[in-house]
Amino acid sequence: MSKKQIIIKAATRLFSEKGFKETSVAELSKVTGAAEGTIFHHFKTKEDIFLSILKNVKEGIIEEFEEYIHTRAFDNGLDMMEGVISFYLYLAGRMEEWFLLLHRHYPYELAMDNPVCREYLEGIYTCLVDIFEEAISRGQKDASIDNGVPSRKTAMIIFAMVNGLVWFKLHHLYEAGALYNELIASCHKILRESDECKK
Amino acid sequence: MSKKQIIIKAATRLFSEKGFKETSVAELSKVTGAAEGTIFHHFKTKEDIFLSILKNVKEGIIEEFEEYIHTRAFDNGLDMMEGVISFYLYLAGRMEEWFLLLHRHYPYELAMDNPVCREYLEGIYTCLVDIFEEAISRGQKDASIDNGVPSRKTAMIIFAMVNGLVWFKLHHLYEAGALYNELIASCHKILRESDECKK
DNA sequence: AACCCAACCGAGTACTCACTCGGTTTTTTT
DNA sequence: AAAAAAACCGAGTGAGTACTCGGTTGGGTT
Repeated sequence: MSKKQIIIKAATRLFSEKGFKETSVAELSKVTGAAEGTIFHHFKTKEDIFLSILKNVKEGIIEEFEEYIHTRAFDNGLDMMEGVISFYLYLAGRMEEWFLLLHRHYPYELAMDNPVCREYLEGIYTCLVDIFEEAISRGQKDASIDNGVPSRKTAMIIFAMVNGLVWFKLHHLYEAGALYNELIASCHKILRESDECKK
Repeated sequence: MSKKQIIIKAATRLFSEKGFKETSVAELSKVTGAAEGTIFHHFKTKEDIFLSILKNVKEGIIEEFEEYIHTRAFDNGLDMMEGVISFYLYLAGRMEEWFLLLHRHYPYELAMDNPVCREYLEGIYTCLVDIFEEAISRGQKDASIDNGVPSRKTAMIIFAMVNGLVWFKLHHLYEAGALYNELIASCHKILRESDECKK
């Protein structure tokens, strides 16, 4: 592994665990064994390190989801929604660093006056909500999901719900896993036909 | 207003808008007109300022909710749930500073080795989830909410959903207000009888 | 009028910060 | 093997950082 990759890897861990501002270049130098001069040889500024990491996070999340969706065969749209929610929770556990980074304030503050950062963040969230919406649309075609629900807005609501649970987990308030069954049940209720009994 | 209160007020704004670490005592001194010596006369450390603010936030949120609940007369438990959700969104807009503070990482990191901070945070979330749960319990007694849903866990799910939407709003990703109708509709679906048609 | 004490001041302190620069080592190219 | 380029080093810099300390002010009590 090249020194640049070592720096990226260590910075990913430190930025997500301690925060961007709370991590000094001196510490980064210490844990990587790279001199400060070396760090600034590979990256123009400390902010530049962060943007490299965010790029990795964006590409990593999108890649993971695309692989998951194209590998798994879903019975129908509702099944896909359940799978996608499960995978989001699973990924938030396996790649905790990525999600810790995304649940900090720094990226969103940087995004306010850095178009590259904003593009990465929007890329991540647009992709995720798109996937949730696609599951709903598929479900509406194959009749596993109520045609009455607005697909985009409902996708956002469900994403907010899942993401909110991940937030609780990352902040050590509740264990998201303990609510998994209720989460899936709630999701089913939101998406099912409201008047299916009339048939 | 005493100088101490001026400091608290300015620090609340700065800590929520810029962050704790990103706000220097020098800046706080500048915007309040108080000398740095004065700030450290009233507060032992910078962290001490933050704890004073968090105390205010906790007491403020709990007070606001208690007043709302005891003032409004709800038709039934489901109506109460709708009211509480609306009030949470309303308060997150009116007292944006409080919620920005609570949606940063700093409080939760401080809570890891500061029992006072942890107590404040737990106090806030316990109180809020308690209120959500109480609405569900009331609804299950007056038959406006399905008896089959587990009250505590469902309260957490709905709270995660609402809080997740507030998070999106605070991070300038989506406007929570635009999803208000879908939020209430989804909540109704989660709480209503799942087999009402069989009656 | 003498005293008191909390409120207030701001220059000073020891330290950390991101970043630079001149030079050395290692790798690649010719 | 010589030359060019890239990777790497670490002491140094100047601008912050939280916090201290010796001293001044001003309203209230005796």
